Amino acid sequence: MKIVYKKISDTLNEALKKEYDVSLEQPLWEVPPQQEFGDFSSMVALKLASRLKKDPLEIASNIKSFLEKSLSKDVDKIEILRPGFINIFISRSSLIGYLNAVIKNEENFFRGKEGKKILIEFLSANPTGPLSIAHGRQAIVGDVIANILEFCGNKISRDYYLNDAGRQIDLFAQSIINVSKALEDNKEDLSSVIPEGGYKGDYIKDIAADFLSKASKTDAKTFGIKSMLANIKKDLKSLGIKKFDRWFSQDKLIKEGKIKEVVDVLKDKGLIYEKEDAVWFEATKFGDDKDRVIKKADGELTYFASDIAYHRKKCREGYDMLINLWGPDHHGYIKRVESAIAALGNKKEILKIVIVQLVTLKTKERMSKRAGTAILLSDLINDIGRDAARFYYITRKNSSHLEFDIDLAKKSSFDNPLYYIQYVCARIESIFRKAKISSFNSTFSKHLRLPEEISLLRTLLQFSYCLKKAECSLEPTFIIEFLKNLASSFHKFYEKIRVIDDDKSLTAARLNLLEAVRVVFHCGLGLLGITPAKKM
RNA sequence: GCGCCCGUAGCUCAUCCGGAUAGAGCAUCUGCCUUCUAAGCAGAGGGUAGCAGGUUCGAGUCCUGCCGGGCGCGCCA
Repeated sequence: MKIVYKKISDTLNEALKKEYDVSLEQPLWEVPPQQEFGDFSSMVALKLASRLKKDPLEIASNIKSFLEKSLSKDVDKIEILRPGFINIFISRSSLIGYLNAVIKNEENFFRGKEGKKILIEFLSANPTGPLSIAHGRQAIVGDVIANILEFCGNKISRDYYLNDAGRQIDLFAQSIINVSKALEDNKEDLSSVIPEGGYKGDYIKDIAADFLSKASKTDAKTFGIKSMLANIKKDLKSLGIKKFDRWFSQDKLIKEGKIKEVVDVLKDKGLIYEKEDAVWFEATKFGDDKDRVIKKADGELTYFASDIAYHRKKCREGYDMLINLWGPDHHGYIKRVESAIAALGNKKEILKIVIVQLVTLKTKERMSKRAGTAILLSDLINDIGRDAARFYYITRKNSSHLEFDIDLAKKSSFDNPLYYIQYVCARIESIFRKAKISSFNSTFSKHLRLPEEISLLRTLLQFSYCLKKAECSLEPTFIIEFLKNLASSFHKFYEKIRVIDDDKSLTAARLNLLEAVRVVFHCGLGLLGITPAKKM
């Protein structure tokens, strides 16, 4: 059975093609704000009206008659409202057909078949310190976006770009060396030995002590990175992040000569020049604001140079889309990378950069990794737990600031909307236990007819639209918005209607409905990486 | 100075690449547990969407200017 949104939008597209020989980019329809406007509402007539300079009502009625013919089995009525809305009401029998399909196929009912090959690079925190709560947002948003795209039928690879070369790493290594020497000499004041701009957190002392005890097997740099990575991986595990498919080493990229290679490619294209003893890339030719240095006057390559090589490699691996998650401090860097991609002969559009906005604490204290004052991600997880942390991180859109009130999250987790959602799962499981249900029989679904029942059914089927929206916008928070909405619909149903009734077939019908609700919650929470509650 | 993000109820935020009466939660107030979990439901109060213009059938949403807040602007990574 075709997913609901797919059928509607295909038919709409067909109508437009036949009647007006146009195809509009999405969205062709939306879920209206209120159910009295139907299940789907299309504004194509309004949009076409200004383009074709025709009366929107006339266009609407043309499309309406086409839809009525093509969707006659699925639709109760199609209504045209004021300026030119076309409102589509799915028939009860069709809704029940979808319900039975959900029970039969479970979450596969909602699974997509997009079939794109997508690389998503996210988090990529420098291995010079433990993860902070700001990193947590990058990690969770990236993880959930990957889950959603995967569920929509795409092939996803997850990259972690490892900055294991350059000045920051050298400073990190030097900090370890100096502290370990000081430890050996039994110096009291360790912070005085840290080099200018070096790393000061307590973890440096731990690594240094560890380094001393296993001395001389390897150098401080390798040892430090290895220790930090183990630490990062531990945090990721406790956050429930699936493994990255690749840890892409910048150092290896340099040592394999990939940077020299890409510079030569750009040189052949005549996009490289020398000025003031440095080597420059003509980024301005591809839309950047200034040309950019790729080799400094001291002969060292810049970070950007490695990044060009990294993106070249990604482009050559045959992906349909490259997604990068960056912090807001990188927004100025977007044009730079885009220009490099274009210069290498790729389409700029292949790269989608998602800027994940700041995480700020309610306290005014500034977070800084180098000073060691950042609130650690591991502390947060210990305080509020994995599920609450994951949920909190995606309650805002990517582009919105997230204000993290740790005290509130700690003490009043009962106020968290997560529990409103989890409560649905717990209530359903409780009813299933009481009803001693072992299987579902779809022949009973036809007994559903009360407004609360049908309303709940309508809402849960909109999950397919929610998934589409989250996929197109790369905004995981839409899943939460939807689940909150569905939870509200469920709780209303629960208050009004007793599932376990004297009428056996009515009970069976309502259990079917609950099973579909359960499938949607398990699917949605699964994408968010949150475990549904059995009891509360 | 230039660039990006933000300004919506007392607080935290929604409002879907311009749509229908701007909605939730928290807080305040009023009802609802002998029946599947009251971490819930029903209801009330609370709004000049920072300000001023513009674009059109229609603007919280797009454009311009101003005010206020945050962040970024290296031959750092």
